[in-house]
Amino acid sequence: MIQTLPGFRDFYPADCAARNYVFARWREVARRYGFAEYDGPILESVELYRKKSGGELVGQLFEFTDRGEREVALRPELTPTLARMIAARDREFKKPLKWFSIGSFFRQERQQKGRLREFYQLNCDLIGDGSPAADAEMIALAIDLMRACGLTKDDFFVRVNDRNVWLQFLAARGIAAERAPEFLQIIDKIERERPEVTAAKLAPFGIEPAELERFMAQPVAKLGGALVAVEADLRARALTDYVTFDPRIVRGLAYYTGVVFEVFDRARKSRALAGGGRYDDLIGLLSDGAVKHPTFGFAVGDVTLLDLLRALPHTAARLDAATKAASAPDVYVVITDEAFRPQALGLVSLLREAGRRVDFPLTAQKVSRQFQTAEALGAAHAAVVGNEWPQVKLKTLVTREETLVPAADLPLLANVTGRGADAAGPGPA
RNA sequence: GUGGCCAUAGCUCAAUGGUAGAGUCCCAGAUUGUGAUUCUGGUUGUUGCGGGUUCGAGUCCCGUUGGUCACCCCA
Repeated sequence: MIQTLPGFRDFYPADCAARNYVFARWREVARRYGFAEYDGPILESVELYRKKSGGELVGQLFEFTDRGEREVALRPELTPTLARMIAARDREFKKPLKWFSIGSFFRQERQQKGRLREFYQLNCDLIGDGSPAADAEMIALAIDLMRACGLTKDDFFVRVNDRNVWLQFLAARGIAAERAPEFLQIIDKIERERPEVTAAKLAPFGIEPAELERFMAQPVAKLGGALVAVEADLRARALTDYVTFDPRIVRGLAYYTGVVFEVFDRARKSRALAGGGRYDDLIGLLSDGAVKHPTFGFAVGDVTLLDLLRALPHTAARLDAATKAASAPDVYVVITDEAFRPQALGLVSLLREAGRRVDFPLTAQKVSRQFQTAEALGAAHAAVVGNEWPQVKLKTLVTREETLVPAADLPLLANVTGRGADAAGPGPA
């Protein structure tokens, strides 16, 4: 049997339902924040990704030459596509723009916990506003995305920093701005690296580890940058329980220019659940200077998030319920006597026309088996069609209550649905 | 890209180098108009794939594919 390619997944119905549950929460919250959905092509010219820093990213592309001799690649991220779209039709859109997208992305690297070769991401970008208010709006959005999946402040938290904090730190010590990227790499790795290695890397900068520790231990007011304003904003939204200001968060990439953040699970069992930050120069860079907009963007991945939702009992229960409800019929039509199959089919059609989810046995089956099937499918009701026709026995499977109703009335009964408010899914925690 | 561990029925797992098994699931019946439990019977495998050692390999060796975890990297 041919297996799936490494790092790629089959989505069986239960997996698809779980994925759709997360996507539905993402869409719902993004729209609540006034974001509009967009998308781009999955296949792009390799050139689009070479423009941006290159290096590791280009090395991990799924790339090939198409029949038109074009060098193409499956998209590893969305930002370059977004930048092109903005640059191409910039004047059409009133700023600031709030755009989001949900789609799959591809990176050819060894898979490990929380990281596959094909994965889904929600990308949210706020384009054309460089204020701390925009930073805070995006962080608040990230928090609400997590909360909508049932996660609480005991399950996750957001670590926030402003890269400018470090630029000021370096400037105050007379260190040239050109050396900032190298320095930020050291900070980025500080949690994973042995202290003596970090100390050795800091030596060329003339910075003692103790000095660094003292600096990072300062309160937000002393750290400076946009952090004070961001904190005040989040406080007004009553979100500070979710946020930790932490200078160690700088994000690996070179293009971030201001506030950055990462979302982690409290137990710290997994890699970041989401991450992003301000990149005020990138759209200009990618559009060859044609368009310049201060922008704040972040992404949430499906792999790590679903791992966490499945690992925590209270979110796993929600996910499970949503997964079951996704395909559960409102009514399972039980046919006790094949002589009434035509009537049963008529009833099935009427119920479906009324918008109900309806299933029934395609071939003759024992009644006990039909009820088992109804149960297994998670049906809310069974409608028993037999010699009481033109009446049917409507049974609520959970309570086992039965009532005799005229078949013609069945599609009109508003309560013949097991889903209730499911269409919108569970609300925020 | 580097390294560790793993791969046996649909699923979870057994099997001193010596006849491939159990539980579960599924199917049928006990029960010809009602879901649970119980009981009875039944289906299910090129032991991931390819070589090698051996009288004999699920088991030992080599390779390979996939899974998993860590490193690298993290858009």
